[in-house]
Amino acid sequence: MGRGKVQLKRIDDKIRRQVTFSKRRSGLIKKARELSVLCSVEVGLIIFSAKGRLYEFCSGERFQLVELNTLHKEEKNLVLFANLGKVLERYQIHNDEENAAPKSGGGTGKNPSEWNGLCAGPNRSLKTIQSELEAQNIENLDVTELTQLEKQLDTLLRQTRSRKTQLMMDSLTALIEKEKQLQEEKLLMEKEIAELKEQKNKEQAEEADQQSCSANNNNNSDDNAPPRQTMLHLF
Amino acid sequence: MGRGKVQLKRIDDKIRRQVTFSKRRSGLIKKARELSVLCSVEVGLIIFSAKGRLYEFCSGERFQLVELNTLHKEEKNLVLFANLGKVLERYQIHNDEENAAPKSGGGTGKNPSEWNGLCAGPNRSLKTIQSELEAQNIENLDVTELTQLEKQLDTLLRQTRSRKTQLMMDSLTALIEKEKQLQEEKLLMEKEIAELKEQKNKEQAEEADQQSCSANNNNNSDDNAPPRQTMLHLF
DNA sequence: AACTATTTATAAGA
DNA sequence: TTCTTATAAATAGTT
Repeated sequence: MGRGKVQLKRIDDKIRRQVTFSKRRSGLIKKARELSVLCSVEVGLIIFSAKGRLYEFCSGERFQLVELNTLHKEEKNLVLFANLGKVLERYQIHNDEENAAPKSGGGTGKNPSEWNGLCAGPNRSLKTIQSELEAQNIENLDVTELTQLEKQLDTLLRQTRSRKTQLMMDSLTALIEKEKQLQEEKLLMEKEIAELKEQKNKEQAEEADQQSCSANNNNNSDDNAPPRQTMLHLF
Repeated sequence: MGRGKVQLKRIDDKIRRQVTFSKRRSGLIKKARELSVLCSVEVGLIIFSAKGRLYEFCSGERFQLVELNTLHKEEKNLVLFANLGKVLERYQIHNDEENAAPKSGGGTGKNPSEWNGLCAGPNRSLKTIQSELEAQNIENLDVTELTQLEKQLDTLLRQTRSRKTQLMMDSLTALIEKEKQLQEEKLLMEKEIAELKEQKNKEQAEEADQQSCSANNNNNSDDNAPPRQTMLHLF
């Protein structure tokens, strides 16, 4: 859209590239906003310029920028994350649906009832409330109905939060487990290395013995991997 | 760009909204790709449809979707990361620059007092609310006061949640970093072991050569550490 | 899923 | 950078 047709390859001229970046960046952000507003969907857009400058658009609260105080350092890290809590939630839902209805009704029928059983709680509330919100405008509800809705929303909110915490805890647990495992593997490998080196030294010594009694100041044990201790104490 | 002008508000008609979503979504992704290619910049775009379906575009490797297999459970958690490690890096740079050249001399300086001021917020609200709750029974408040209290409580609740999420994210981030590091160390060690074994084999071969031509069926290469593959693909 | 009439985005030029 | 303008692209409404 411009005087000339566009080639889908890196613009070589630095100036032109810079200008195009500036224009298209704002265009992209504008379109992201439009999409999120027009269609009521969540959109997160992150752009890093060549020089590391950040540009972003985040609809709603599902994405956000936060400042993280790392536990093990004094400095603050500015960190971008797609509001992991919320994304986790959403992904969980996404995942459930994926699992429940695999690839265009492929299953010979793992009872949908099972699935319903598992997901009935949160899922139904979600749908109930969604349809409720879509169907009747809140404006049209009387106090009784509103009270009921409020209660439902409160319940759902609790469930959501609990689920979010659970998922994050899951991830943490998994990572901690994995770390332990890696640590163990590392230890084994260190032992193995030590053994190999010892063997090697011994053999060399024998060799030297056999051939002659020449001096053998072969100190290659200095690069023995010192079991590096990581600095994090998270828990 | 179409028959009619577009209003920047949610499209009410469900069908129209759906269609528009479909069209604009692909348009947005296309433009994201173009921007990243034409200008050689990193772009990450995430879209959740109303039904929780995910659409994304990620340039290069700075953003990605990863699957977390939790160790202690069978279920998978799909987790979205804006490739946290890399983003962290990048943000660190961003942050450094920010710190190096702070908002055109905005503050009076590094006064800790400013920082204190920032942190006073949560703390003070907490105390205010606590004393408020202790001193006067809720029963004795009128609607105006209750409204105020409600607002305060709401604020505090938000802060609390945000802080909680932040801390959990902190831990996750740190663990992910650490895991990466361990993984790297492991790789190095594997390489080292491989080298040592090779050396050893070579020497033994030479030795055998020198000593005689007797058969040497010394197959001790069966315990060649098979680079144990961990079952998690976190990255 | 295609088709167009329009609107919108933007490449090049100033 | 910003504005202007000719033109390419995207897309709203329609079929």
